Amino acid sequence: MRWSQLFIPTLKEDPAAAETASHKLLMRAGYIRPLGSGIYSLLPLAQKVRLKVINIIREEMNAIGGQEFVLPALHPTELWEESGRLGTMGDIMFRLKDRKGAELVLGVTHEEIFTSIARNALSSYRQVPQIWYQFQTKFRDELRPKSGLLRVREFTMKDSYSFDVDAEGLDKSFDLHKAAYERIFTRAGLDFVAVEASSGAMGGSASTEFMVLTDAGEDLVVLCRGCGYAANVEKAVAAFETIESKNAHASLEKFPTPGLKTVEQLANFADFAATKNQIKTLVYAADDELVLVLLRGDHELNTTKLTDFLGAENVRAAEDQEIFSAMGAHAGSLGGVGVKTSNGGKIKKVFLDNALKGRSNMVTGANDDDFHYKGVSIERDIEASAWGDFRGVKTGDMCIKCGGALAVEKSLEIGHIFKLGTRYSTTMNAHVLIASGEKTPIMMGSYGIGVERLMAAAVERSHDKKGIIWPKSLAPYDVIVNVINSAEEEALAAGEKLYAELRAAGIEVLLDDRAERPGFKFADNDLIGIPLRVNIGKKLKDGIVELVERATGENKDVPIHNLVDVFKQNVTGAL
RNA sequence: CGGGACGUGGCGCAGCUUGGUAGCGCGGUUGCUUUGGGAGCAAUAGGUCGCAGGUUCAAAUCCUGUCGUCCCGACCA
Repeated sequence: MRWSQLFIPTLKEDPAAAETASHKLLMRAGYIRPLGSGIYSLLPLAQKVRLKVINIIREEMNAIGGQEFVLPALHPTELWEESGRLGTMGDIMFRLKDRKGAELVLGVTHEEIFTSIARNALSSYRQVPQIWYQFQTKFRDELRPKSGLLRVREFTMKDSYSFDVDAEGLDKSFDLHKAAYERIFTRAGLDFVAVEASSGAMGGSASTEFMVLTDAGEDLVVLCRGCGYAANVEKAVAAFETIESKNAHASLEKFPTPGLKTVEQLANFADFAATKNQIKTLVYAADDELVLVLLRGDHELNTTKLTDFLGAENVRAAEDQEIFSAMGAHAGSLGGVGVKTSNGGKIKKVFLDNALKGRSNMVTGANDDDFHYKGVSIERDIEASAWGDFRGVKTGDMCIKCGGALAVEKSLEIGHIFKLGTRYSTTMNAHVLIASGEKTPIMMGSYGIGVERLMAAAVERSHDKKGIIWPKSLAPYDVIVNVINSAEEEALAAGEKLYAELRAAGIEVLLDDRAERPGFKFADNDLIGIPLRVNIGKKLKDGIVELVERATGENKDVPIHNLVDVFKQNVTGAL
């Protein structure tokens, strides 16, 4: 393609609305334009990158036996009622009515639709395993679209679904996907980590997220450099030091703490109330039922862990009036001592974090404003409904596997694979017959990659002050041939000739034939991020052109007649 | 949904406090010069100041409402 004819509306200045690097650069380099909040048009360069991503994914999906479908984005609401997800996903789904008044939704994902095909067409264990996938537009009414292509309301997802007769089959399909995803992201030139994750609204037993480490991400992952342990904070577990309580048999004693509301204030107030010796008491509403969550004073609750533990749909912090009416005191003086969950109390459950196990002589609120207890012995004084892991891991915590120091880092989710089990096959009645003649629900898995998000993640990870630096496998073109002074007929003719030769050799070339000044063209060339550039300039009279690598800025002189061979090695070889 | 900021030529912004002729840079067009890191000079086109209502002799500017966009949080495959 000739640049003079390609639509690449580059911008000299950063758009006011953009914050993250990928958003700014994709805008400036003429890849995307906004249409509304979380809605973007992909311009020709972006579409070329998108197709490269899609092709890599398609090849790897086909390699594990995936079969490509295209399912509708527009769904009858009934299917979502049937699976029970209209309730859990309801707010994020775009809903509409047709002219007859029938209710429709735009798909946020396609478990229901693939399952509806599977239940009609799969009837015997002999027909599985199956791996079905598609590239389809997903619509999500996100609470807050942000960061350009990173969180949008309409985007392309590769979603695939596996159908097996038993857990072993599912494990195999899951592992095939995991390996395929690793190949996909590696081929896409991305540094990524695979982490254990929460299954959330998808349901199911296990899931792995593929994360790119970047501050532009919204997730936190816990990493152990020692042993490679990696998990989303929503799932990560850390070891905790055992604390031997001094004076373990101290008796319960109420004492005044006027005006002391926080763990820190209390710790400063008295030596025996060090944060590690306090019990933090939180009141949460789980599907509108009040529960108490008790953690060590220096620990913090991870609400996803609590939600997953409870299997609840909606978990939120209780409001001030709810707290006072249930506990008889305000936040700051709350505690679990004496809280009864039986006989009609407003608190239905008391959950204790594992880090409190065996602790005694602790300090906690007395459920009487401006009073606390000391000498609290957990097992003796607090009625536990259940113990669990509720605390959020922090940098510096100990790895449960090797004891090494854990690091918590921001990251961006580019892929997520789930073992769904029979969550959908049971509710939607998708069964096969096994050898014995009995019906068994199909074991399903679901696997997703956000295509445009992957593009944006690549930019987040690979750019400099001058612009984008695409990995070779994603770049819209392999090389730019820049005719520095396109007014010189010889130079232009040499550029045209090289352009034709390179294309004939199967190399994707962008010929910068614009009648612009050199500096302007160099800046534009750098901005759009093509990995290699050939400058046809002053040395042409000696038969020499310059080959410049975008990432490093390194350049070397090459005889123009050798160039096609050099490219066959450098470019084709690297693809 | 809570908090904050912002809507003025294609892009980035000033003007608003103190009401009266709408301005700058980039970009566009034309001409001349220039040609290895976002050129110079000259000329020129382009704006219902988000929208609606109100106050006023007069509103980009003051008031009310509304829509939109971005950021933080809640939240979220």
